[in-house]
Amino acid sequence: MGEGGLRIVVVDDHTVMRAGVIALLAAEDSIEIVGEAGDGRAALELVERYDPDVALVDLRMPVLDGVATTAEIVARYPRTRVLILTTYDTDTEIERGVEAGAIGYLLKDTTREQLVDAIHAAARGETVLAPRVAEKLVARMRRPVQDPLTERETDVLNAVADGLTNAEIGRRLVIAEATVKTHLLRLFAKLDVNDRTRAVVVAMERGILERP
Amino acid sequence: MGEGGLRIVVVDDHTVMRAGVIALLAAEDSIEIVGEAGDGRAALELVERYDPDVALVDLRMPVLDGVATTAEIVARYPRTRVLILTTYDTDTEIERGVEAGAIGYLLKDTTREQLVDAIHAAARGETVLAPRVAEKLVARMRRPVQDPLTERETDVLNAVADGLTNAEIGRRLVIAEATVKTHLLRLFAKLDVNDRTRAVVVAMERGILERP
DNA sequence: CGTGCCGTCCACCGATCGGTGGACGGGAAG
DNA sequence: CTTCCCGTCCACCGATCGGTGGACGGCACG
Repeated sequence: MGEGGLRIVVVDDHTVMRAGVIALLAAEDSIEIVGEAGDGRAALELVERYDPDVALVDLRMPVLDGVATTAEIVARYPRTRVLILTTYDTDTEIERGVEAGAIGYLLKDTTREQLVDAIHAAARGETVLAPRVAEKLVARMRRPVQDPLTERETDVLNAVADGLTNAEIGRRLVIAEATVKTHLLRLFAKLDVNDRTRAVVVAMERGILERP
Repeated sequence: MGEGGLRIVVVDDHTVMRAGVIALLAAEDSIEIVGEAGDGRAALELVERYDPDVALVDLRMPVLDGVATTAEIVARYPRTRVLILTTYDTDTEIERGVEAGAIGYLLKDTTREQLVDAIHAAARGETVLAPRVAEKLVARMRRPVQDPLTERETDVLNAVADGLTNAEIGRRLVIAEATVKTHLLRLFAKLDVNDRTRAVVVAMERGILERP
């Protein structure tokens, strides 16, 4: 196996998706699929066993999600390049994937040719981004840096999203109501809003809070 | 073509997904794929031309989304059964799909066997739901009926999500602040919450407000 | 060893919100 | 035609929130 061809593994929890990738790459002599997995843990075993050139991984997966899987692969098997292939093109997903160390980020509407090219580029160590993804990344760079919330501010914000009053939040976090208000005012400033409701909405848009 | 076998069309905007479905069904003699489309409009033309037994359609698509496409097919080509095959399993998506007249709702982690069985069942006119989907539908039925918000209440709620104060909402909708409060109190009751922030979060969960 | 940031706390005030109770016209449904 | 619901409006009150200004210990980084 592997005389000249690229060796890759496919990681996606959707049966149909894995079949799709495999079908698209079947005709491609230069690429050999050496394994497939339906979750992150299984993916790590595959990478351990086969030492592939490229791992194609989805973001949303059970057991171990794509971001964690990517981080693990990058840390433990640096020879294997991780190429994310997913449906999600929100700022947060992209940011997390790239931060975790993926060398590329593709969307599932990629054509066969683009997919093949991307895998080759990734194997050579080149960064490959879907146009829509590149656009978002640039837009994000251009925006003034948004300073992240502290852990405590996030706690307070979560409680706010649960509909608690400041006094109730104080009881939940075992701090004084005055402290709750301090955290709130600081996170309002960071999110550039001036009331709790907008804060929750903006935080969801930015992926700071779980999106319902 | 079509001597005994089921004739189906595949509608999905993701190249990889279409390839996956086709690959999974290729080995199946009883099913013949007579066409594929990447958006709703193209799908309608396919159905018009080939009069398939089953249309496998994704929900999120450009040009004409899955719900609209489903509704069109059901209304104009009642012989063709629509089977939704998608990644999304939120209450709202499911509800919309089923309301639009789909005979089944599958998730993309379906195995080959399940997919084949579902297509046959759909062609016979039987309803087929992925277990996770069925579960959600039942849970929804069991829940006390959630009475829908009136148009005005939705307007107010949208403004609240934008972070406006009651007075500002009044100006935007050209009504008195007192009226705004009336609408708010009524929608609080409907959503079973007691503050504006929670109302926004719950409304997003239920798909009443756009999810960020 | 200071400087800065984080998390904590406090007091105080005006603005806003949640909640009650009532009222009225209009349209749809019975 | 009457009843119900929607949308509109009003007054009033206590609770909550937004906002200011300050304070202090702890820890990290230079």
